[in-house]
Amino acid sequence: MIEKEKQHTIYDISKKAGVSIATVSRVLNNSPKVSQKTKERVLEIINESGYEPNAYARGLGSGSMKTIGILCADVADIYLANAVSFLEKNLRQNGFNTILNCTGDDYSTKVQCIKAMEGQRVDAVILAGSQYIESTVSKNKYIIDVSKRIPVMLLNGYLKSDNIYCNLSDDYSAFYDATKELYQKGCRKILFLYREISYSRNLKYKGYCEALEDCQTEVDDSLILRCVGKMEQIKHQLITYYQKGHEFDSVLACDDELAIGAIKFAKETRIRIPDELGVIGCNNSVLSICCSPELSSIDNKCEMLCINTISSLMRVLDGQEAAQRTVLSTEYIPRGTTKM
Amino acid sequence: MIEKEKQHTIYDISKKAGVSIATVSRVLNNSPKVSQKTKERVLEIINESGYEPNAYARGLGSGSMKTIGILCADVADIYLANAVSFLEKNLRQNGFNTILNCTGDDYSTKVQCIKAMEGQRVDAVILAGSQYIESTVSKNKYIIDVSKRIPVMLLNGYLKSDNIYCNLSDDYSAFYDATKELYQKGCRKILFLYREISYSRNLKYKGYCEALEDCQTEVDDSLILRCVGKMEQIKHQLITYYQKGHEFDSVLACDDELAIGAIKFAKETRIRIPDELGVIGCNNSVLSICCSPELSSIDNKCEMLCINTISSLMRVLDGQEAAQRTVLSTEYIPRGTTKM
DNA sequence: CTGTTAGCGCTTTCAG
DNA sequence: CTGAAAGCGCTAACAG
Repeated sequence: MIEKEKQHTIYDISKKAGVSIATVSRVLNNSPKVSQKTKERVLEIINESGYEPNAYARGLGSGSMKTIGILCADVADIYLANAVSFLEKNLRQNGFNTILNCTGDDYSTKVQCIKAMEGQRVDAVILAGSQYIESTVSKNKYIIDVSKRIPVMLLNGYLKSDNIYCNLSDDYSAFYDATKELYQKGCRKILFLYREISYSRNLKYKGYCEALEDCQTEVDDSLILRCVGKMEQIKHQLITYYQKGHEFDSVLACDDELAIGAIKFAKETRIRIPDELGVIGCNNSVLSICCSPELSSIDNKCEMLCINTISSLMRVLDGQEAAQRTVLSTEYIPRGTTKM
Repeated sequence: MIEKEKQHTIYDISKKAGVSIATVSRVLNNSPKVSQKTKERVLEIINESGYEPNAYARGLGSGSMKTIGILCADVADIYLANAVSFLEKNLRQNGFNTILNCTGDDYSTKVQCIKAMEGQRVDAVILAGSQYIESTVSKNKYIIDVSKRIPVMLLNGYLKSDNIYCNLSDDYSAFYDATKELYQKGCRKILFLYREISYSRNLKYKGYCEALEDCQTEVDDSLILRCVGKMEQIKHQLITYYQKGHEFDSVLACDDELAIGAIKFAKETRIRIPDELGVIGCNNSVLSICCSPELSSIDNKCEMLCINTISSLMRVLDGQEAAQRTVLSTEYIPRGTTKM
C-alpha cells in the first residue's frame, strides 16, 4: 500500500503558528476579531501546508454541513442533466455542496434515498422532476415527513405543505397553447403521447383536453397513447398503432424523444412532415435540433426554473419568506415539424 | 418560521431503549456482540422514531465518510451525464454517496473544486472525462497532490502515478479503425473535427494520423479543424470552411454533436450523405439516432468503463491491488452516414 | 484580540 | 454481552 499523507488538522496549524485552535478557527471563518498580523501568519501557514478544514467536523460544530441533496430519477435524462448542472453550479456559487442521488422511478428507492439524505444531514433536499409526487396523499407522506426537518424544494412538482417550495413550468398552458396551435393549422386528430403518469403529465393532458374542448372538439380516448422505451421502440409502437387503423394528423408529445419517435414513424411510413403530420415535442432539448426536419418544441425554461429554485432555497435557509409555489411560463419554439 | 422537528440522536435512542449509546452504536453497525433481545428492542425503537444516524458524526469517529467525489466538466454534456448516472448508481449500491461538482473547463476552478473535495473528506475522487489531464507536468500537480491522500480514479484520462487509477476507452484504435474504414470506402480527404485539445483528443488524432500513414497518405494539416459551439455554429463554421475552397469527402468527428454539425452542413450545401460525404461521429449517443440519416458512430462503452472504475475503486479502498491503467476496446457502429 | 473549554453525534477501545 | 470514556476536528460561548 502507498503511504498516505495524513490530512492536517486545525491543531497542526495552531501549533505551527503558535496560536490556539480558536484563533485558527477564527481566521478560517474570517472573524473580524483577529489582528491583521496573526491572521496573516496563520493564513500563510495554512496555504503552505495545504490544510483544508474538515467539512464534517465543521458541520458537527456549526449544525450545518452546507450541503444540499439533489434527487432525480436519472441524470442520464437530458432534461434532468441540464437541471442538475444548473442547480449544482448555482449551489456551489452560494457555498453549498451537492450530494446527488439518481433514484430511478421505484417508490421504495426514492423513499430510501431521501431518508439517507437526512442521514447526511443535508441542509435541504431538491426533488428534480415530476416523478416524486405520487397520486395518493398517503404515498406522498415520505416527502411531508422530510419537510418537517428540512426544507424541500420541488422542481416541476407540486405538493402543498409547510416547508415545501415548488417551482414549476406552466405545463398546462404550454399544452393548451400547443394544442390550439395545431388546431389552428388545421389538425383535428391530435395524438397525445406520454410515458408514465406524473404530476406534469397530468397538467399537460389537462391543457390538451381543455384546448380541444374550447375548440368544440371532443377528446378521443383512442388518441391518448402511452409509450415506453427508446426512440426506436416508440417508432414501432406508432407503426403498430397506425397499422391497426388509427388515424391522426398530428402528434403532441410530452417529451422530445417521443416526438422524434413520431418523426421516425412518419419517415418509415412515408408520411410527410409537416404537411400530413404535424409534430410538437416538449423540453426544447438538443434532440429537437438534431432531427430533420427540426422539431417544434416547448421550451420550459429549465435554467430559469433552477435559478428560481436556488434563490428560493437561499431565502428559506436564511430564515426569510419564500413563495410556496411559483409557476413559470413556457415558450413555444416553432420549427420544421409544424406548418408555418 | 415553521417549527422544525429536531433530528433524533443516538442518545435519544439509548435513553428510550434503556441501554448505553455504545450498544445502540453496535446494533447500528450490526456488531455480532449484542444479544438478540436487546438488538431487537433497539431496532424497534429506531424504526418507530425514524432515527437516522448522522453520517458525518459517524465519519468523524470512523475516519470514513463513505462518500466519493465526482468531478466532471458539465453533467449537461450527454456523455458525462451517462457516466455520472452509471457511477452514482453503482457507488450507492456499494454503500457510497456521491458529491458532484461540475467544474467547467477553467483550470483554477478544477483545482479549487478538487481541493474542496478534500475538505469534504471524500474517500476518493473520480475525475470523469479527459478534461482533467493538462498538457504539462507541473499543471497536473494538482491531481498528484490529492492522490497523496486519497485514491484518484480517472475516467478517460491517464496520468501515471501512485494511487491514481485510470480507465480509458481505446480512442487511439477507435480512430485508427474509423479512419481506415473511411479510406476503404474510398474517402481520401478526411476532415478531422475536434473541440479543444485534451488527452483523449490527442489519442484520436494520433489514431487518425497513423491510419493515414499506413494507407500511404500524408496528413494534410488543413484537414484538421477545431470547432467551437453548438450544432448550428458548427454547421456555419463548416460552410465557411467549405466556401474558402477546402475540399473533403468525409468527416471524422471527436463527438457526435460535431458530426451532426457536419450533417447539417451537408444538408444546407446539398451534398449527399453518404455518397458525397461520409460522416463518423463518436460516443454513440442518442444524438446519433436522432438525425437522418442516422449517424455512424463509435461506441466507447461508457457503462463498462464506469463499472470497471467502480470495481477498481472498491478494491483500492479495500486495500487490494488494482490495475493502474486499463484500456477498453470500442465498437464501431455503422449507420446511414457511411457507405455500406 | 486571544485562549480555554464544552459540546456536536458517533465509533471504538478498555474494563467489567 | 454491555457500559464508560476517550477521541474525531471543529465551532462557539465564556473568560481573560
